[in-house]
Amino acid sequence: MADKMSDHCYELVADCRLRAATDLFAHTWDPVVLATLSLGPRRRRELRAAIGGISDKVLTEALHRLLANGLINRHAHAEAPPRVEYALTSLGQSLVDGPMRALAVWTTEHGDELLDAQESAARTRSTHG
Amino acid sequence: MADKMSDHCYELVADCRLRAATDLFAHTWDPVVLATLSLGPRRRRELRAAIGGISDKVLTEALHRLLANGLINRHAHAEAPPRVEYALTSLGQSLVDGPMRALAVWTTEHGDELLDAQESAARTRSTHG
DNA sequence: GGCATTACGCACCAATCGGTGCATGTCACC
DNA sequence: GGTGACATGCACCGATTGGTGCGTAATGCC
Repeated sequence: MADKMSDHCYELVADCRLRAATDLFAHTWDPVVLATLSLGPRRRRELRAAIGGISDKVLTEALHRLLANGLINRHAHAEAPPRVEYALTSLGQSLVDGPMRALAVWTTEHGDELLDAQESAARTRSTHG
Repeated sequence: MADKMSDHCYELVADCRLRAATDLFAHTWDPVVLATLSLGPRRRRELRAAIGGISDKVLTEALHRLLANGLINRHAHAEAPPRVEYALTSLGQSLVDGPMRALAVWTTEHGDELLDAQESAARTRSTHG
């Protein structure tokens, strides 16, 4: 869908490449995987453990997407128990250092505000409902 | 600074607050609506026109989510043809000024890189598949 | 009263997303 | 040759997302 969009994108919203970027965050676990990898290269198993609560299949899909976007790379060692390490590429690193850090900072600064707003909105809704 | 980033991410992964933040970008149109509203208050109709290609229902849902998250506010005028204006709250403005701008900057700086990576990944896949 | 405009709700649908469970291939080790 | 750790693949499923179309309430205007 994003493919088809891209043609009209420029017409629709001035800054539509923004959408290409936000798509990188569109999947639940992708940012979490990236954040985890920002701590250093990790193996699949380590990722699962570090993240917790992510299913095996979904992790695989997330890794594939990140690979396809050139945000991470995959290094398979020819060892006894297969060993594969994932690490951020420079592109991935730049995404983490820039936008994700900004998001992290924003969250630490405005997280409470966000939660307050969400709660008060929920309260308003239940009061009026 | 890198340490600070690591700390943030580590905490956020652990706390999942990062997900609370990325969820704000999880829906296709929410960031687009936000970006459009960053240009100034807009009415529903204007939003639809400015964005283009968004369905009526989905716009409504996006607005509801943004309202529920306290990122925008709604001002209904008691006029002849109903008139409702949506505008960014200070929280929404801070999100736009911070993370979204960072994302826009990243996109302008690394957009080509991202596209290259995507294309070469697609090529690799089709070559090997 | 009937019409047009505007905001918005609702029912129905296809596609997608994330989750669970099971199967496969590799290679050290027994 | 069988077993176990590890990285993946695949089939199946329920919930969610976005899209389409239609209905409705409010109100100025003819």
